[in-house]
Amino acid sequence: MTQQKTTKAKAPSAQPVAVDLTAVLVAVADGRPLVMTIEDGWALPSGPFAVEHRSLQAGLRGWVERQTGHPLGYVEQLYTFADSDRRQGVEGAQAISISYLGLLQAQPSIVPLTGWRPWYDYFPWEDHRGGAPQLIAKTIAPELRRWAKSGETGARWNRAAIAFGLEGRGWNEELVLQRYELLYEAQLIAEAQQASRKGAAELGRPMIGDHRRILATGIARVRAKIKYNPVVFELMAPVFTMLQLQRCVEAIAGLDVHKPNFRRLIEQQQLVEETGESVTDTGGRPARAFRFRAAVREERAAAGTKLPLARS
Amino acid sequence: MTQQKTTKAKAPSAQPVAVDLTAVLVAVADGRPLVMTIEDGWALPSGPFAVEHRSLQAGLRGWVERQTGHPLGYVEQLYTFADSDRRQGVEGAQAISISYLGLLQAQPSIVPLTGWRPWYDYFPWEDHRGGAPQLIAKTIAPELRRWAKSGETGARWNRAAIAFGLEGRGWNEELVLQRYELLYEAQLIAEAQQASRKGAAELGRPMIGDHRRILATGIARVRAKIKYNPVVFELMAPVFTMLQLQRCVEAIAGLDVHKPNFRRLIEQQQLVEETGESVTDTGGRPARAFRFRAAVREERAAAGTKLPLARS
DNA sequence: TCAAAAGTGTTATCCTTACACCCATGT
DNA sequence: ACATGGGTGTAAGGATAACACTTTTGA
Repeated sequence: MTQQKTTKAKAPSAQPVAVDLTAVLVAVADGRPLVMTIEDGWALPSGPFAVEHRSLQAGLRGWVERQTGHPLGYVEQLYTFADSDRRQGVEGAQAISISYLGLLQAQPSIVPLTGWRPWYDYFPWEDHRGGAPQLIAKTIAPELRRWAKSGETGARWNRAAIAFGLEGRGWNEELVLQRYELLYEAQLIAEAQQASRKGAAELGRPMIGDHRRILATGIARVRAKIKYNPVVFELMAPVFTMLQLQRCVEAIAGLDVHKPNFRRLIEQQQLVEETGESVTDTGGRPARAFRFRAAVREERAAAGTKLPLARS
Repeated sequence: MTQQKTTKAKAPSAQPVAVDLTAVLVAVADGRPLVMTIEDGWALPSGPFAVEHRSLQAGLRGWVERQTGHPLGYVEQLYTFADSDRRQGVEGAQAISISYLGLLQAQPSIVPLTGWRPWYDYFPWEDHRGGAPQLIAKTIAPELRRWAKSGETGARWNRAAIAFGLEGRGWNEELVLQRYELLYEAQLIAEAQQASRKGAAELGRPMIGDHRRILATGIARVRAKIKYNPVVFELMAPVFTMLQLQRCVEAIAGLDVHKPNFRRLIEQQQLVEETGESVTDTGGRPARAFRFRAAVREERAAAGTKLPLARS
């Protein structure tokens, strides 16, 4: 960067660089969060940023809808990674990658299609429904402890304990990226290992380049958003039961939710309205059907303040 | 974007594009939020993305510290704008701009220096300390009403009312970008007007290109962050009084805060500790001096869940 | 009849908000 | 004395979390 004080024209950008777009497309089918992949699960869909894209978002949206046949409900930019941020290729060529998060509504046809894969295949330690996975206590914690002992012990172990909720600290489902980074730093993850170093390859399915890191960023973002923003509904069919909604939230958060309180939370916020019908094939008592109250999408802007304001 | 199923090598990115970095640098000096500008206040500091930057963040950090002589406390990526997202130049050349937010500690030397300017010069409608600015009722609301009447009246007026807290809706200080976009869409802002169209140029100082839009993004981000993340401290001198801290938060949020409750909020969260000294030149009773509890920076990861979890 | 899921009620607890009030210093 | 800012107490209200319990279906 150079400071420019006298001329108003911008200094010309030095070397042109290669730019591509990478998408984290998420859908939930009967309680399983899925992510769209290509290359037989080895990569996220991506491609060069081309002139014909009138805007990044529009380009992505069109592309996804052509490829999958499903409407893309919600799109937001995730992050822009530069080569050395990505810790890979030092092959001289500059490259940056702009990543997007997209949410799709559940459709019966979505599952068998091309590349939809459960995201917990890539992050098995992230699914805490039914309790923390044994993987953490059996493999991750010991490996991280060993790594911590090999340098700056205190700081390293402290980070590990916070990220993975060790030593009685609670599990924080939003720290997806921090956990991945930590495992990467400790060389416990395939992507971090030169050629085929020893063990620990059981820590999730790897992806090419930094795609798993991008996926981690996406998961973290959805998990955060779902709590203060009614984005869940972008993942639901137009009509649903409370339990279906709950299962969807649980799938995303990787946590079990308390049923009675969940219902009240949703109803009290007036996020849904009854359709009047009921659904009988639930395995128990028939459930009332709900739909999302469209008005909410705008109103919700009026959300939380969290500061102790003066007067009124 | 093209789908690639058979080869594992990435398709080469088509046309290389020009990439540059733009920074929103923020500091607060005695109750005034400042932003670093160049070109006599017409632009945010920016420059080409160059090879020598080992990473985007590191590059930015080094550059800022050389230019300003102050340490850059906190850096985060804001957004990546593409040309047509930016609604400007259709001159054939692709260009994208990666923007960053940086927070600097208040220093006595910071104000007179090169390009620090009050950010409310650019967004006069955003400062609600001491009540909503008259500008909104006198100019903005009428103009927006006129604009709404010229097409899709209901939807337009609804958006306007939400964004600016009209018709008894509360003011939401986080909607900085939405408000700017709205004024832009309604052509009430200099940047949106071809050549010199008629009136309404009083709506804040303009900037070149989409820099004011980037600044709006930055302000929105700080305002959101300040409420669930102890970033305020990145803006404070190492030792401060409670009122100074409060004034800083008020400056950023553009809102008045309730003093007794603010103190309790801070203390109860154990964000600060007493230094033991007291400050006498406050104009009233001497105030106790505080410093930020460093440990918090890590612990804070343990933040909010907001979902009704099952068991424990 | 029992399992599975749908729902309702109620309480303890915590956090937020608002109001009222006293303390210490300089002019 | 009084203005200015520093600082404490407390009670009402709402949101959350935890527990116990009833209802309705299908196998």
